[in-house]
Amino acid sequence: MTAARAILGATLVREDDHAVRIGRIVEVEAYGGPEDLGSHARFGRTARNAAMFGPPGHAYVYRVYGMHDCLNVVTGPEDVPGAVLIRAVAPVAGIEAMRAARLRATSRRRTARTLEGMARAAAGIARTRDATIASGPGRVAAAFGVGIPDGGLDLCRSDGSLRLEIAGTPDRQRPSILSGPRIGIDYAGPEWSLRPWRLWLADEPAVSGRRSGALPPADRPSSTD
DNA sequence: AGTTGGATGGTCT
DNA sequence: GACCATCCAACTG
Repeated sequence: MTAARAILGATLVREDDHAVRIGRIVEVEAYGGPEDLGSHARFGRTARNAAMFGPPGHAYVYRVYGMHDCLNVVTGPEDVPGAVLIRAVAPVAGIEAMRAARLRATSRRRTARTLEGMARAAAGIARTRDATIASGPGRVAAAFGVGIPDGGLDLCRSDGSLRLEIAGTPDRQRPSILSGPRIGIDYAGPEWSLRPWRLWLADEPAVSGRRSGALPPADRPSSTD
């Protein structure tokens, strides 16, 4: 949770030959080790989640529902699995590159392989407001061109194409943080699915999911870092 | 504003 | 063989 609070408000950058995409991370979820029944680490180390057991600050990228990739930042020390899922990003620069990347990702779906399907996909992306172009974990990865091959990348390298910049925002300038249950892990049972390990910044239109019933996160650091 | 169903494939028991 | 850390469009009210 400490790591999640540090990553919330941080800057995500994708820089390549064509463009620079910059966004502010406005929503995250914390995932723990084998004890956390909502975490991919609940089965121990597997081929998919190996990056979660790696060094902190590196990327863990997985695919859900067969089509959406999701970007996580590994948090624990080596061999201690933990990750923070980046659920939403507010665009700061490179919005057109984000739209183009969203469209690229969408057009890979089978429904978009007909002319009509493709046209619908393009219209949908075009209609999306700037603020919500990366609202949701699948959209974050799509907008920043993140895929499975990016898994294991060191996000803290200042010369990396994909990087995380946790610039020190003075505390008194930090906007208020709210928290609530993590999304989409009901299978883990109430003990784990109801823990308020989803954090977001107040008054950010890019935040996905429910905002009602939100509370400031507990001050006391919990067992999961 | 809220609900529903389809797309889609890797991962784990 | 069942289950997903999702998204989108097309419906209902």
